[in-house]
Amino acid sequence: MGVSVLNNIHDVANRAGVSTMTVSRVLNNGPVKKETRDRVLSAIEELNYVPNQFAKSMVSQSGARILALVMPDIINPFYTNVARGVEDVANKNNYTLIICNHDDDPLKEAKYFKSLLSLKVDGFLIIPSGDSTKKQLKMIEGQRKPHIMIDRKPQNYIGDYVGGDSFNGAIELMQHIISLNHTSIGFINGPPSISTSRDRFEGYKQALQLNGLTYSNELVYEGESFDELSAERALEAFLALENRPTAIFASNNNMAVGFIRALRKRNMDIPKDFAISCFDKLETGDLVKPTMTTAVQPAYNFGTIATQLLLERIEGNPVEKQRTIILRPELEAGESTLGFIHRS
Amino acid sequence: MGVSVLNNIHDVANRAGVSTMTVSRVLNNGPVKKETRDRVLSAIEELNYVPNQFAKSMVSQSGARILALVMPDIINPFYTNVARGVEDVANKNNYTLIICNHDDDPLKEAKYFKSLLSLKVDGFLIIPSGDSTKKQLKMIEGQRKPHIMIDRKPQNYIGDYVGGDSFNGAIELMQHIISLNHTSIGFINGPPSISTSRDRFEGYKQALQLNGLTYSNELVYEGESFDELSAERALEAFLALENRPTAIFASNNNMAVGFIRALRKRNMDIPKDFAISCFDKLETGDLVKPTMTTAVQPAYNFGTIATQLLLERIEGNPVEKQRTIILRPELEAGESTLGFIHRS
DNA sequence: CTGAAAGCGCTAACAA
DNA sequence: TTGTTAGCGCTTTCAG
Repeated sequence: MGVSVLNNIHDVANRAGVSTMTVSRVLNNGPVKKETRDRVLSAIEELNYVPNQFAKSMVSQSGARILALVMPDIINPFYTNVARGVEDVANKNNYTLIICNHDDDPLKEAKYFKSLLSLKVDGFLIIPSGDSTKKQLKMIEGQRKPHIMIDRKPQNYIGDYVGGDSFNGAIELMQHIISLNHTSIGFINGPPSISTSRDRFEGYKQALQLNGLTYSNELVYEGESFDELSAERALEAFLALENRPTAIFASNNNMAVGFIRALRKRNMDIPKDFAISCFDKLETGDLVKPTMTTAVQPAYNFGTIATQLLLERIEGNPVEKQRTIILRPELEAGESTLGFIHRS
Repeated sequence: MGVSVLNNIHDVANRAGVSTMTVSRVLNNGPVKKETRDRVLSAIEELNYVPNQFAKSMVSQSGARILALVMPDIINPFYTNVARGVEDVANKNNYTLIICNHDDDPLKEAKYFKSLLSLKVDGFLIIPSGDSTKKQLKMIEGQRKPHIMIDRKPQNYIGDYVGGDSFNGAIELMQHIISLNHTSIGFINGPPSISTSRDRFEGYKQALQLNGLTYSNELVYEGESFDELSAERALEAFLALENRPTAIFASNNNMAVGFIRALRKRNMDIPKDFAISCFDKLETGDLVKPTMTTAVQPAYNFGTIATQLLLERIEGNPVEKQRTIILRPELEAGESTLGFIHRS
């Protein structure tokens, strides 16, 4: 049964009594006499031979069909869905996927870029840690490696991008809240170095203006990252105000969850004490009580579309210089903003 | 600035006026005169040179420091947490992680095994699709590739394994339900080709016996997979019974979610119509109403521990023939099983 | 249809 | 401290 350990094309050639070239041809469906091919196939079988993809790609100067997805954190269901979209399209096209979590840490991100470049991946899908990623991208661009940004877009980035319409999504969410007669709306945001933070903030301000509401600095809390802790701090800040906001717009799902958990600790109620809404679905959000008013982004499609665009570049099809795909979020009204407040 | 595209060790050597070996030594912290080293370093910088990891690992017969995680579906938060545990330990040890979703499809799994073998990954972490994975493992074993099973364990599998105590976890969950005076308990299970299904089923039966309750076939629904659809079918089956169960033990989180969603469609209530409990946390489960009674497994630790064990094998430390780590789940009682039923 | 020689980018082993 | 040679596993190119 010859289950030996490391077999190479030579071993197969020897066993089949042919040259390595003939084996190579069998492997790549080249022209080989049926009889010879069968002999080679048997040898492959008997030796448990698996060709070395890298030796192949090295000599043929082709990629090893590996894609890299560098993103904040696979735990967040929003990113998980992006990842699944990427994987599905990658797999369908016979690419393998490497997933890296940078946790919004630019250093970790940079380290990954470097080792992925060393691994000669065929292309990069990136949810960047922030604007500083632009500098790190030079590494990738210097190697002429196809790449695409997802969800977030570093300032002045030029290149392919797939993301959501944070500006208009924020406005819609705000319009919904305002239509319920809230006039004092707190905004819990991520760091301004991330494009989605900036865009949602602009949407927030724009919505206030459109509705003749005055903007107040103390109603905006800027977290150090898109996390639960920031949301808890935001709550503390809001509770310390003379005039608390009656409704909250949280910049993402994590922050909304953090806010709710912080409220619970204080035995406070949604939407009585605070109405709340956010970007991006909670996992099994329909089972959460109260259900959350959300700007739902098509995360899975972010992944599939981005991967398709990336593959077009990798496969060298002539495509425009840069492509930007913006998908609109969908407003899902939930119980977390239910009920009216009557203007006094 | 010489941002040319593909630079190799030769280009660097030429630019620095040294041989490729000197460059190689600089790259690997070998003995090089400081002055020479600096020249090489400059050349590397100027040429934007990134060494080719595969060429290196090919010639030095060492791995490229890549781990493969083959698992059912990254969308399920249980597996997501496993994946995150794996990634963290991999990263800490300078390994890169390839993630593949097999969706409980043995064919997809086999295809992945093959291409990962071709990619010469250093080791495999596997949440197998079922018992049939044992056959496919031969491929991996034939290449003497280190590997470890997580969560599930194919029948008669011999080798490293990290998982939960499904049998005792099921008993604990059942004891909890029975202590609330439920005597008719429905069990929604996954396919028997998966070890966790079998173990939980055994626990279910054992708990009945321990409490003098009779086992009834019609109270057990065996899904084709651990999914929501199966749970909905289970509900239909239970509703058709003359004597419905009053409590449900769902074999995993997906199924519990599916069951709840199916109940909601029918305007039925938890725990009034059915008390329910399951294995594995729901994401943001604390926000779900009613909160779910759960046998919580330390998914993240499954990942970290398995990866540590795998790395020991890869790095060739002498370890025992096989190691099995069983982590006990923790019972978290929730509102989904709240309230007593008085025996009539 | 099949094979021999050369070389992808890199490092082991040796030599100087 | 540095360089030379050979070769990892494979495919390209060219020859038969």
